[in-house]
Amino acid sequence: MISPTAEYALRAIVAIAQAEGDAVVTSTIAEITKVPPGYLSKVLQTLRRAGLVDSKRGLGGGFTLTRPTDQMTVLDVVGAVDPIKRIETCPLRLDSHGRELCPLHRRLDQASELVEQSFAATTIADLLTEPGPSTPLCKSGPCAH
Amino acid sequence: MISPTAEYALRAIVAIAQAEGDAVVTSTIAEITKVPPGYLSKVLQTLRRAGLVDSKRGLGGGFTLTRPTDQMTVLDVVGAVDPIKRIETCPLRLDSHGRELCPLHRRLDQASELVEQSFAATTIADLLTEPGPSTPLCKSGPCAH
DNA sequence: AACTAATTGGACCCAAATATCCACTTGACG
DNA sequence: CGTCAAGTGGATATTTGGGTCCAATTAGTT
Repeated sequence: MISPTAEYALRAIVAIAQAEGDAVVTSTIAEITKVPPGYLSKVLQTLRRAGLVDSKRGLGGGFTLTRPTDQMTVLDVVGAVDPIKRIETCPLRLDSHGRELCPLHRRLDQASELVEQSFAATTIADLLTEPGPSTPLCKSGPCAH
Repeated sequence: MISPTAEYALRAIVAIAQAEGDAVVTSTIAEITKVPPGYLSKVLQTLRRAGLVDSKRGLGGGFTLTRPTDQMTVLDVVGAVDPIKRIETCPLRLDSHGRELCPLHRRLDQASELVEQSFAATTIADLLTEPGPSTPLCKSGPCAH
């Protein structure tokens, strides 16, 4: 459904969010999220360039969110690393179709639209506060690991 | 959203369906669908093993559907070549989670579920009969290419 | 100023998906 | 029964995404 990279990005954002403002270091995020540290570093770079996180180098550095969690959606995060591709023109390049999609591609694009809407409707804050047997990534709460 | 291979499979099924029972040869399907012939051949093999199409060798051979188009869904086709992966257990392998997903993964799985339902609700017949400015793949109808 | 913690960016590697090619088999038809 | 159209399956590229590694830079601390 979404790429491993997009999942990693979401996990990382959630991990940073859980620190509630404190800067979190890459190695810590890697531990919490179980993402390969080297690769996580690349993902965090992408998130920074997209303006979702801030980074500070040197001792006491790390990553922080640039916005409150209720103003950052799952779609923002996914879109930063691996945008959902909507079908806008006929993939078969039949120019006769113009802007209109054939029924097949119209349906496929509707599926993308559904996902997009679902992701846009969910904020990071929603993930943190949602009731349930465990908190995201199992960092704290009733889930002891 | 779906892999190129899954799209190819759908295009191929539609192309075969449009022949209304006549066997269609790989090279013809390749032309209509604009799929690389060699690769299409592999995809058709997969569809045959999944029981969605029949093949006949030799002169006059080709591919036919094994079921009426209103008894074959988009999900059937996608599932044959590239099944939609549902999230059933915690991807971080935190056994403490048991069968329960954390809020993040619950949301992600809901997105998969949406797509699955959407695909399951659409038959190949739906694609062929749906009104619109062009027929699927632009094989015939008001669309002249 | 030296030291150390931390991000940054580039080069490189690996595996899986995508795509190509070809030798082989099958089957219809003369 | 020979020939040719057509699917089958294996070997082999090619591409891309995921992942590793390391030298360079930045910045806080003593």
